[in-house]
Amino acid sequence: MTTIKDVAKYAEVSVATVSRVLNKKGYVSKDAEVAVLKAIKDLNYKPNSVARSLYHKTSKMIGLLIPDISNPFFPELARAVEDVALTYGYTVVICNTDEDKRKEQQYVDALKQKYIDGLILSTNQLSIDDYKSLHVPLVALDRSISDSVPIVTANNFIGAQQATEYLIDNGSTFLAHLRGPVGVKTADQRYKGFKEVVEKKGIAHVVVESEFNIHHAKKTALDLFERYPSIDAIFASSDIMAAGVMKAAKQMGKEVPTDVQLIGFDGIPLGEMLTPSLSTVIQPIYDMGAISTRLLIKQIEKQPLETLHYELETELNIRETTRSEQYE
Amino acid sequence: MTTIKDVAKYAEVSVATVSRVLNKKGYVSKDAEVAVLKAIKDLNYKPNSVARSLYHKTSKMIGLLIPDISNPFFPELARAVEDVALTYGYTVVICNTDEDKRKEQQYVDALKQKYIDGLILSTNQLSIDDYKSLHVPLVALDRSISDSVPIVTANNFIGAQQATEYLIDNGSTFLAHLRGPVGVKTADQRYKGFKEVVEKKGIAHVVVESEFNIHHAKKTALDLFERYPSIDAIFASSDIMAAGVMKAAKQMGKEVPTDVQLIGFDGIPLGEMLTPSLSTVIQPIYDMGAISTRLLIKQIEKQPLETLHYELETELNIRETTRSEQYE
DNA sequence: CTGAAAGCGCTTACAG
DNA sequence: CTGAAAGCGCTTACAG
Repeated sequence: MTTIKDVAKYAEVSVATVSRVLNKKGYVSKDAEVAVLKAIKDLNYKPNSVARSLYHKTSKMIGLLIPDISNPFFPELARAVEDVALTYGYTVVICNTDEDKRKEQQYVDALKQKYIDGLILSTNQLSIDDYKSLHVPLVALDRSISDSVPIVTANNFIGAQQATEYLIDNGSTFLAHLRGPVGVKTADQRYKGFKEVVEKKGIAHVVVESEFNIHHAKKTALDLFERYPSIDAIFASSDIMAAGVMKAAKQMGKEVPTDVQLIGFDGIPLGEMLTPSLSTVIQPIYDMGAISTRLLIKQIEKQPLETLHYELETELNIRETTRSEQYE
Repeated sequence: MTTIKDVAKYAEVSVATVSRVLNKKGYVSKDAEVAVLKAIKDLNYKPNSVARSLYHKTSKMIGLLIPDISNPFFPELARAVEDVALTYGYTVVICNTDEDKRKEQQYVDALKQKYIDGLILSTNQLSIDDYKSLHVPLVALDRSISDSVPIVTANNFIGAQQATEYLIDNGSTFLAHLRGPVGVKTADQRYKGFKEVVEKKGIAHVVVESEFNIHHAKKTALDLFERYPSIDAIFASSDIMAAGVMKAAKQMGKEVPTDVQLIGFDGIPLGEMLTPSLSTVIQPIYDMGAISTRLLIKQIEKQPLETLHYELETELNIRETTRSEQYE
């Protein structure tokens, strides 16, 4: 590889001068600049980032800690992070933590040793102090870490309200909510949104808890249909759960949306692939990733943040698992 | 951050000695070793990887070049790469190239400057020389780059044969194949497998080309059903295409699998989420990623490779979009 | 067995 | 405006 020394020799100047034109810093005569630029071009010189890192104690790399990239919520998020990072000249290191404390610590240590410039956290098994020990900017994505860490989420509460209202406005009178695990913030918010609407409107309802996977959701829905055959609408806390509900409905001989209306949550590509395609509350996943990354880079570059909590709006996307009596 | 100097001072030895115990290299007296180990522990010292990188011209990082992580084929692959990398102490930098030459070049340059140790290529817009200019080991994943680069693929040809045979053995007499774009190696192989079986058995068939996305597949299938209403089985070149076929079938009032049997290809999680769940040819995606990574690390660590072409077996996974007359 | 020194490729005060 | 020198944190011949 050609180094700054080679360039200096070729341009007949010192390495300091080469460095100056490289960084557009300090005085350089026109002649010297031209010679250096020519040398850089002729030798196809690219400055070595590792050497730069060592001096500056930065790396132009950011870390993305997520539970598992193969969970369909995360690819689009990761994609957004990577896109924005690339725009600003950053590279992203991806870390699947499986919500495992030990793995997370291992990553945090490794990243620290590499002078990572910042961290996006979609997982939080460690304490805030562990993250802070990195002494780099942080952003929490769809998780709350601490009041001092900027956070980006969707408005789960309002999204759930919209879905619930839609089901009721379309004539359903006995709603069920498949909620996610208690204690998971997003699941709690969606539950609250559902609850508030059915209670305010005095609509019969039942809430059951499920894990965020298709098998458990199917089982839970099967049980639900068994116990309450007259349920005529289900609001599921995720699209994957909704896919499970569809399987259960089919098995019980219930037609969606004729017998039971169904709305999911997330807006992952899966929804569109299902038949009938899934009505759902879309979270702006890409935007959430993109905004998080911009927030992180702003901090890295010492720019002021306007606010510490970005709450993005969801959008109710009506596809084929709901009836559309409103428009008939 | 505490450095090797701090450790040396604390242990009352030179930095050279600390380095020796760190790397278990060269002679160190028992006394010195004990003192250093204690210092490391007391100070919670972690050697700085950037400084090491600069000296060794390696980084303990590998690059993963893929078209787009939000394409559902890649998350599991990326997950496997990351898992294996972590085991061997490597970190992975993820690069979405969108099959765009310029972006790929941008990444290759950035990775070179970071002393990346190796590259896994699931995309190949550049010429082999561009990749070789990195002077690091390479592995091609599901793409062929050059004869000199080890390659990992699934046996698309045999997988396609198995699917086709199954459809015929289950009583279908007029098969259609939704093939992927001509020129895409995997699509070509699947097509060849299909073709060989139908021709050998003298079965009526029709082949149409589609893109690897649901909308185009649906449109193509709709058109196909229109032109050939008696088609009673479809082999789709990907699971996503198969999801499109299911939508088309529904729209045309055809029941799957009663009227039309359907088999996809890939084995992505989507298949299981569909109702009825999709029969498909499973590629061992995780294994492909894991093996690629091991191959890469073997090369990085200068170990000999047994073979340059790993072709993994596919597995026919019969779920609900096929009939099972064989067992009746 | 151990330490002083040079070097990895860069950057930036400092002196001129 | 420019170059020599020190330093980022480590590793490894070299001399002792």
